[in-house]
Order: sequence, then structure tokens, then C-alpha cells
Amino acid sequence: MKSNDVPEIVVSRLPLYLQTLNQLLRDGKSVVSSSELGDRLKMTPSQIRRDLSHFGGFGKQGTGYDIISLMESLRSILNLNQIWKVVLIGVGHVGQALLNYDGFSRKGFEIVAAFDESPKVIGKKFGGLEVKSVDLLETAICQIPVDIGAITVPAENAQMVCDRLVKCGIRAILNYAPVALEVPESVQVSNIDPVLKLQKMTYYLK
Amino acid sequence: MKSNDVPEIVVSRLPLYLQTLNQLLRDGKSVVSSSELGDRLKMTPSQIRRDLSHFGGFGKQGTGYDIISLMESLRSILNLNQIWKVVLIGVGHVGQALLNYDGFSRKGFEIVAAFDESPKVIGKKFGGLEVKSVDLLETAICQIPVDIGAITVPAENAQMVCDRLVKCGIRAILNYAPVALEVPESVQVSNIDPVLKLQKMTYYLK
DNA sequence: TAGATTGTTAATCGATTAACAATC
DNA sequence: TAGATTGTTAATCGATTAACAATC
Repeated sequence: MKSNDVPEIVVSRLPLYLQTLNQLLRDGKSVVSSSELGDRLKMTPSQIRRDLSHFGGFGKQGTGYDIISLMESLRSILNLNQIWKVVLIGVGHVGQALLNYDGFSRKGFEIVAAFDESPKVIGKKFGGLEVKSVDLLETAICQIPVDIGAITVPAENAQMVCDRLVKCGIRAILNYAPVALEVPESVQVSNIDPVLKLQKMTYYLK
Repeated sequence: MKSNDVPEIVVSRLPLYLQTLNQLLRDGKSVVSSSELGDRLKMTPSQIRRDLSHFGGFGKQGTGYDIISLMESLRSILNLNQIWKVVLIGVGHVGQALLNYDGFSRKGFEIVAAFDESPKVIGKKFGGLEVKSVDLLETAICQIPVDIGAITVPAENAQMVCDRLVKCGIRAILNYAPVALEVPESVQVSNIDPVLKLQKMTYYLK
């Protein structure tokens, strides 16, 4: 049973399980045990079983997990049985890469609008979507329901863009700017900063 | 004193401290206490002090931490007092975004070579760097010392590219492909997959 | 000196792992 | 049935927090 007190770290592993199940399916498998899955993910079978047990019993003793039905369960738990609309602010190189990335739409995330402040990109199309002036942000999205924002503007503009998105009712933000955004508790933020990842790895080099 | 048994989770927070100290410095501050830093990062002062204490005592009782000298210490701990060379494989939209990103070089990560298999981009320049054929990967990098590889190829090619990089002596990999790479224990891997982050956040929406 | 904040220890909290009865 | 693997509980492990003596 889905309950409110599932540890966040458990939730963050579910998409990883889904990704790996996808690969197993493409490898032609239809059933998988917690230890096979654990081998792939470098995790203990115990952890996988315990993670899943927060949401119910999906396996069959002596057999393991039916891949397709476990995937369906995970997709349902993660609310992935719908198309999530995304607005993107900042059409520099990273923004353009996201607009051209087909992995978003294949996974059910549709970028429905893109904004920038530069006349150099306003009016141009990337990934089939025409870039609008960021001045139109509020009028464009305050009426249509959009839940997720992707921020790909320079660091110094990120907080302001964030505030405006929050005011429009955005509830989740994918932040590519290298700053810690201030948001109300009810708003999710995920940060993507490759530099932080590199700086962690260099600790172990040398 | 830097020791071998610092928990990985502690190491992963050091770049975050560095980022925040940078901001404080730009805000005109020169000293910061663990509780001010904790406010910014939404962490307890205890955690910050304990994290830092793994590496030595950097503060002054009654005062706090001198920002510049703490930053120097952190940079030294993380081995950031050198320019790290990076090779990039895969010059699609994401690869191009990285080649054009100045945040890498500003933080001491220099992309020294970029490879692709497509004649559409081989020979072209992005961010001032000419793309080479991936056939030349080994000859180009096996002699010059490069420690870090960035993989921005399609998922189905990522493992092969990874294997080739490891064979060339690469010790850290920034992986943008949505697959779990198999590497020897001595090789660091950091994955960047925005879809996983989105899929985690949608759990809390709806 | 008095006030503030560190570095460190001990207590608490939470996550991971091991073990095993249940059962397919 | 016998073998395998689940779901769950209890034990272990590790990380976070609280508290406080040391000291600037």
C-alpha cells in the first residue's frame, strides 16, 4: 500500500529499478529475482525486496517478479501513467539540448513551451517548438495546467525565474543552474550540476 | 587530516559547501558560521561541523570560518588545484552543450578532445574544439594523460565507449547515457539522467 | 572578561542487511 | 514433493543530531 512515510531514498531508487527492468525486458527476460536485479544494480537482494515491500507484494515465492507487471506497478506508484507537461526557461545550449532530446517525450514528459529573454532565440524553433519571450511566461502558463518547470538560465537569473514559476503554480523544478533555489516546502526541486559530480570524483583521483 | 575512511556521502557534500562559500564571498562576506552555512544549505550546523572535522579543524571558536581559507582547504581536499583534462565522446546535442559550456573550464575542467562517429559532425568545431573520428580515440588519448571521460553517446553505445575509455586508463566517467555502466572498482562513475530525477519528483505530485 | 562558536563525544535516528518462516 | 525465492522481522550498521567542554 502506498503510504506517506516511504523514505525519500527509497522513492529515488524506484526509477532506477524501472530503468533496469526495461533493459531486462529488452534482453528478452520476462521474470527476474531480487538477486538478479541486485547483481545488475550492485545492490543486495534484501534491499530491493525491502524497498518494494513499502508498496506491496509484487513477487511470487520461488519464482521472482514478473517484469512487465512489476514495471506497471512501479509506473503507477511513480504516477507515470500520464503525460507530464513541462515548461522550459532558458534556451541556451543546455535548453536546446533538452528541446532536442527525445528521451523526455519517450518517457512521458512533454515540453509544451520554451521561453528566453534573448531576441537571438525568440521566435526560433528547437525540437519543433517555437521559443517565446519570457515576458509572456505568466500569461502563457498561468491558465494552462503545467506541473513541471525546467530551469536552464544563467545562475544569476535562476532564483527569479524560479519565483515566477512557483507563483504560476509549478510544483516541481528541474534546475540546471548551479545555485540552491529557495522554494516553498510544497515544491520539489532536483538539481543537475555536472561540475559538482566532477568535483566529487576528483577527490578519489590523484 | 585526509583519511581513507571518509564516508562517500560526506565527500559528495564538499562541492556543495564550496559552491555556497563562493556565493557568500560574492555577497561580500568574509567569515561564516556553521549555522549561517546551515541555513543556506538547509542542513544542521552539527552536520557541517562534523563533515569538516573529518579533514581537520578549519574554524575559529567564537568566530566561525574564514571563507577564503576554508575554500582553499576544500579545493585542496578535492584536488581542485589543477586543471583536469576531459575527453568527450558523443557530439550530439548534449555533447555540444557541454563543449559550449564555460562552467567546466571556469571550474578547472578542460575538455581537450571530442569524438563522434558521424561524418555530420566530424571535422566541425564546437566551443573551439574540432570533433575527431571516434576511430582515433585510442591513438589520440592513450599517450596523453587524461583522467576523466564524459560519455554523451546513445545508450546502446555507452558501454562499449566506456570499455574503451577504461582501457585507455580513464579513471573517472561522467555518464549521460541512461544505463548503468560496468566498470572496474577503481573507476569512478557519476550518472546524469534528468529523466530519473523527473520520475522521482512525480511520485510526490498528483 | 563575556559571548559566541568551534571540534568532538555520546545519543539518537534511520537505513541496510541477515535470517527465516511462508509459500509458490 | 523439493527447490527456490519472496515478504517481513530482528540485528546490524552507519549517519545525523544534540550537547558541551574548550577556546577564540
